Amino acid sequence: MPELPEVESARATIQAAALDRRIADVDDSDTYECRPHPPGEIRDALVGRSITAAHRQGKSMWCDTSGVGRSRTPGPTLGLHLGMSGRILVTDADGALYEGGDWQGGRYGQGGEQPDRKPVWDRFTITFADGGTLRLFDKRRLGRVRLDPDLSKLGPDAEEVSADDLATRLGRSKAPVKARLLDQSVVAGVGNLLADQTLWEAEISPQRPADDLSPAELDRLHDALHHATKDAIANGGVHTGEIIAFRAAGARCPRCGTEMTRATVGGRTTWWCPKEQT
DNA sequence: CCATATGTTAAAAG
DNA sequence: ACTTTTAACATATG
Repeated sequence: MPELPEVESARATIQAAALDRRIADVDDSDTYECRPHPPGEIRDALVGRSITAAHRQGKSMWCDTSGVGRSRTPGPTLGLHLGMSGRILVTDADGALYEGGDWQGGRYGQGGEQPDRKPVWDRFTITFADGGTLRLFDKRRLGRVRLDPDLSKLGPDAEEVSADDLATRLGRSKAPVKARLLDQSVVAGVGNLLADQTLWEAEISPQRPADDLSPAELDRLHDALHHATKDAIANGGVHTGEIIAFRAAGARCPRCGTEMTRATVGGRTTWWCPKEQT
């Protein structure tokens, strides 16, 4: 479920529950999620250190790490990407579970696994000296873990981009505006659902050429992007967006009652109101 | 078996 | 050469 709001929630979880705990071991044996690092490389780089901060830009997260022992020389940054289905789970020394920035209660890894939390879906695990863990739980296995990730291609974060900057960046291409919103080098953090929600709020068709939008439309788009993002973070994820439940065959626009249209735009399944979004 | 899935990216196409 | 689109990736689920 991860778009910007979910990733921000995961980042907050790490910041709240995983900082300043000495790393005793790392399971980086999933060579697909950890590529191109060979097994053991990430472990060797992290053991003895601790996470000192958790950052995010768009859907990319990275953690700063401490020096080993008394050394003040910081370690590598640990890049984490949730891919299509990743979640960050952090446990206490007692096994108490933190996720999504909130206390979840319950236990993990003591014989009480939920059927939707099979340990085989733990693709990367840090074990702290206190016995707790930080895990990347990822059913579909498209997440990524890497040392010192290259973030230079990322555009400005969707939560922070200014109206002027967004307009300039979108307008550099005649591609459909939705394709531009999904392009992480244009603006970072927008995924398929957040794009549909934003365009519906702004009443702009996803198929409109990006360089054809009027100043008024670009302004609406910027407002909608910030509002949709902020709302999703506050409400617990992009799936809480008003239009998301109406991305379905036969559903009608909750504002005007017109039947929703479906097509592939920007390579992804797209739903919009053909009457209001022009 | 088929289609679909909230992401990224290499390869192909234009 | 640069931009845009498609396919592939690994896996689960209906």
